[in-house]
Amino acid sequence: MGIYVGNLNYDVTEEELKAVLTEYGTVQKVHLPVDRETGRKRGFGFIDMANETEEETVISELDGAEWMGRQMKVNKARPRESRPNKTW
DNA sequence: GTTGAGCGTT
Repeated sequence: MGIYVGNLNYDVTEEELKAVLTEYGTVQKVHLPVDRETGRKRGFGFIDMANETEEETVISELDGAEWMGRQMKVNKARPRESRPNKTW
């Protein structure tokens, strides 16, 4: 299980996000997905910490916190299964 | 501006 971070500034990069997260634990992975069809930023990201305890620390410390002019939403990430349905 | 990919029949 990773962490979901929403309401990010669209200019934020993975490195900037990782730098902040590192202050609260060991960041293993940072992912800022872009729209698969348009290639544009989506304004949210996913993070993998070393363990669940660190994830909870990040959530409690950064959820609702203002960063880069935006109030981040930090939560446990959902399983990576659902996606916008396309009519194949 | 709020839940990642790719597969390409899952």
